[in-house]
Amino acid sequence: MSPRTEEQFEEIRNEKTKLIMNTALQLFANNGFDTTSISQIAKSANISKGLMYNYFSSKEELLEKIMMSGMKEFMHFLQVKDNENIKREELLLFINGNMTALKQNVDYYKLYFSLAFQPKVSQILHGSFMEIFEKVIEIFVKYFIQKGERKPYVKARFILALFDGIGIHYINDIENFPIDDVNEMIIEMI
Amino acid sequence: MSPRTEEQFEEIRNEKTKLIMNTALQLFANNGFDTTSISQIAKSANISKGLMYNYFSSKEELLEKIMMSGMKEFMHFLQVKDNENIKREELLLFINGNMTALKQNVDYYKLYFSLAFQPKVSQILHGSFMEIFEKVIEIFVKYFIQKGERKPYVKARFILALFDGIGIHYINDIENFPIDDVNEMIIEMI
Amino acid sequence: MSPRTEEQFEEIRNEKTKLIMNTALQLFANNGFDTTSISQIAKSANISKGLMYNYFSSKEELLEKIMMSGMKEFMHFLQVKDNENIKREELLLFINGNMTALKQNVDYYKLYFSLAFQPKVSQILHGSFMEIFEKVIEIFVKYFIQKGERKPYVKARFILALFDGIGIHYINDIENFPIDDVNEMIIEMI
Amino acid sequence: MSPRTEEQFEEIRNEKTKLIMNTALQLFANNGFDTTSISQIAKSANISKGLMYNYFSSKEELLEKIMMSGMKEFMHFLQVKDNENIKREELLLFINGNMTALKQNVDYYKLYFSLAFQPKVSQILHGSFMEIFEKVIEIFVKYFIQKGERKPYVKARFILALFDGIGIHYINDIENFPIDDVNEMIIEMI
DNA sequence: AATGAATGAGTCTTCATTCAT
DNA sequence: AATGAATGAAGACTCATTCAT
Repeated sequence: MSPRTEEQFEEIRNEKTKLIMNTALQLFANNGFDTTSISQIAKSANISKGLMYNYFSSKEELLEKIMMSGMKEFMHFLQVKDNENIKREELLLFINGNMTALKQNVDYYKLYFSLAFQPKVSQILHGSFMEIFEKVIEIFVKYFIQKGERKPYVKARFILALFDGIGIHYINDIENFPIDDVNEMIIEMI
Repeated sequence: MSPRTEEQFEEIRNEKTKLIMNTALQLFANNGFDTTSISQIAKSANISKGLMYNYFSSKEELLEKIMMSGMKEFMHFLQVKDNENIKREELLLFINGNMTALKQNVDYYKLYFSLAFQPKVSQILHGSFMEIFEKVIEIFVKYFIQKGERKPYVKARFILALFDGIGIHYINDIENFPIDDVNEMIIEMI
Repeated sequence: MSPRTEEQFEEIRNEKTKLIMNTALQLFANNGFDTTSISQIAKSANISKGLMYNYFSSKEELLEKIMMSGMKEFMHFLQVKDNENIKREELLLFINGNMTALKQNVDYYKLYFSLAFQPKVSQILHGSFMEIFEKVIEIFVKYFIQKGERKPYVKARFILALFDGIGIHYINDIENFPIDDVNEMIIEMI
Repeated sequence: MSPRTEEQFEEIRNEKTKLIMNTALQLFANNGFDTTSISQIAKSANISKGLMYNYFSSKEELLEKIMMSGMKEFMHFLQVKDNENIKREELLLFINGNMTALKQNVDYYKLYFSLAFQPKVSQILHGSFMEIFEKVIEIFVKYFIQKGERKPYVKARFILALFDGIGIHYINDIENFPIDDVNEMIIEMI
């Protein structure tokens, strides 16, 4: 019964933060951001409504934190050693990583896609989205230039659009969407 | 003195209905369904708050009507004469029609994509979406079978995912997205 | 196709007035005053909403007129020739008339009773109620004095309370309430 | 610093529940259910508009809870030990208890009577009303059978109608209605 | 005499957020 | 760190009433 050490407090905070974020992610993803109330999140996470505000200053901040955290993971797959000489394997790694992430974080992607089209909300995230997006585009463009593709920019945008299309269709029809076969098709295109 | 004729009333109703639907479409598309209030729609359309309810029984019905009306237009492009012998030109017409519609009804597509990921709301529309979706899939599958494609179902789903991906990317970046070039790429694939 | 005569207009007005009042009475009685809307009345009576306001200046006035009209009928039964020498038959006539009226105007009595306890509404009618009420009380008191009853005022109020009690119970359970038997019991008491 | 104990919370809840119910009862009774708004209740109870919904899920539930609570009290007076041999004193106790309750809970009875005739609203309560009503009828019928009364069912319904009649008249004219004398008259009849 | 489109105040209800403990 | 009672602004929706025709 000695007072908790600072590390313990820190740990509690970290765990509660994660708990709240995960609970909220699940609810946001499945019921929508606007239609999910703080009360629901609190009840679902077995904490009090007030406590959430100890960790996040607002519902919007909670959303932001969730999205940012998801993006960080996403960035992992995006490793290119030599920006001037992009290897095929690196791209494949990225694509496969992406697909795996999609399969393993369905909730996150649901949220991602639902927010991408709620303009008011997405303003918060627009900056971060764009940053990643441009980086990925750049890599693909360079790669297609290397490969001597006729319209590298068009092809890059084509591929990225395709990624999102696949994400959407997979998420809305997990049972039937032939994601692995489709994935192979993409690889053939590269 | 004498009351308006039935035709006069009907004209008023038709015009107001259109006015409300268009105003709402614009706001829903740009600000989201949940975040757009009836008050905003009313103000935007220069009518009183209550009037909407003379034309639509609820906010949800308004949404439904808007979506249905959009779908009707969409179905236009989907004309196949002989279900067993689908011609390339028919598919091209569908694809081009779609692209044209996308370019001309940006707001409608914004709304369409935003709803596809707000689970609660989309339940209303799920049935109608699915019906169209399955029809389109069927046509593409048959076409790819005719062409002797190795995995016709996979390819069909690939193409449809691609359509949506393109829709999303175009709508979020109208200025830069090379939609016509991308369109050509798709046509090559078919 | 000659223009209508004034009498014809008058007749139309009278018929529409009755139509509206009867329709409203039925709805008020069965669904309550507050929960019945002008729209419902208009639809039920097959007229336009606006027309009602040609005949009654407001929903409240409509109610008032309905109630007043009912009271007029009620007063019919209350005929005493010689105020100082009230005959038994006169009272019986009143009581029987009342019971008959109750049986034949269930809707009116439903409304009457429902309003008697909605204080805000009943303020309008309070004056008229009281007038009738006091007249009846006076008659019964005099009658019981004649009969040498020990507490004539008490007995009078007892009887009147009983009337209303019976009215209520009959109206709420028309099928089962033994109104004729109960009526006999009252007559025995007089 | 530390959160309130469970007991503290419970006490707050109990008191607020009572406060809201009492305030609402008063207003419902005097102004009618439909014509009393949540805003009025809140203002009258010195709480915020939203708070009511922390305690009751809707205006209707509030009404139900108020009525149920009143009925519980009512049932107290209805104690018969031996259902086959009902004693006169037991009935007298019931009648007197009832009269006392009437005198002491004028607002409750006002509400009771006003609801008995607002058909839409009363549907909620109809079940509970009927249950009690049938129980009371049964007891009186049995009692009158024991006493060898000629028409026990008729007499029972007569008495119950009388009760309500008295209730109504007392409540509408507390100052003048000779309730105690009338009470004696009933007792004589039994 | 008659229509029904239009208004806007008012209703019930929800919910992010605050705060005393 | 934690609770949940309390607030009040805002939302969807209703409806008596008005008014141009």
